Amino acid sequence: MTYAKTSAFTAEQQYLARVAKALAHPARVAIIQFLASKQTCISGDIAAELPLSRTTVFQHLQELKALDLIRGEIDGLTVCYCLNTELLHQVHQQFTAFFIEATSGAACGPNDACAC
Amino acid sequence: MTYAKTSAFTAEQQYLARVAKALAHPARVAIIQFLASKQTCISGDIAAELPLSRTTVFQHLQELKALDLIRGEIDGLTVCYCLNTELLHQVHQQFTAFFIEATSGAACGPNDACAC
DNA sequence: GAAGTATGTCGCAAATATACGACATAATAT
DNA sequence: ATATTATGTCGTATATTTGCGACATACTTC
Repeated sequence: MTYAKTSAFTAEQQYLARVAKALAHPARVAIIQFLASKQTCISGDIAAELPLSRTTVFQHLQELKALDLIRGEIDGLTVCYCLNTELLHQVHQQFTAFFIEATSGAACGPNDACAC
Repeated sequence: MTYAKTSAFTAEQQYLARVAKALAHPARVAIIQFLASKQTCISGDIAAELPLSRTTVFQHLQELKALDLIRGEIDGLTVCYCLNTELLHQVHQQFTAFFIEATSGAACGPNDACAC
């Protein structure tokens, strides 16, 4: 058995993993759902909704912003955090393509050596 | 501003985050795609496809198995790793519901105080 | 049973993520 | 100007993830 190691990870695999990582914490999932339910938000309000300190929530917001999944604009004393719905839609399509690829592929069948 | 902190994270938020974490590494994305392209697989072969050691690949496989996204059965000298297509399909639906919630929700519009 | 081959486990090192208090900055209002 | 309120940054402690070498186990074959 030769060790080919021909392929590193593709850009698609890396991007999908990056987005998945952004969703890999319940606080960030909750933040996105919270933003989806509001129009104008400020970081402090979000922290009030979560069992986390304001600093930690801010950190999670930064992670989502780093991927451009959400956007924030300083507006005087408050900041408007909004969802980037266009990007979220694109990401949704990428996830769908991945899951379709994963689920449509033939699993082990009765004709195979194994039977899982 | 009162600190309500009424809601912790829901079970749905936690499960979504857990699955997202499972996909939050390009190696695990690649493993799922690789399994989707084959019927019968052994851990050694998977390691040969990735720029990682066999031990590390095994570790990633264990993480995917912990969530039951993949299954493995010892069959003599080799192990058959297979995708759990039913669960992957369910997970796909959950992700879709999340993304639809996130994208259909109204973003900041021209009538709002902010303009992002 | 000894050799070969393949998967599974352990322990450790390095990197990253998580969480938060304390402090900095900026704008408004009095 | 200064008090208030709100967001942003820093440093740090802890936990988790990632990666791998070395060793253990199990089955086949000779």
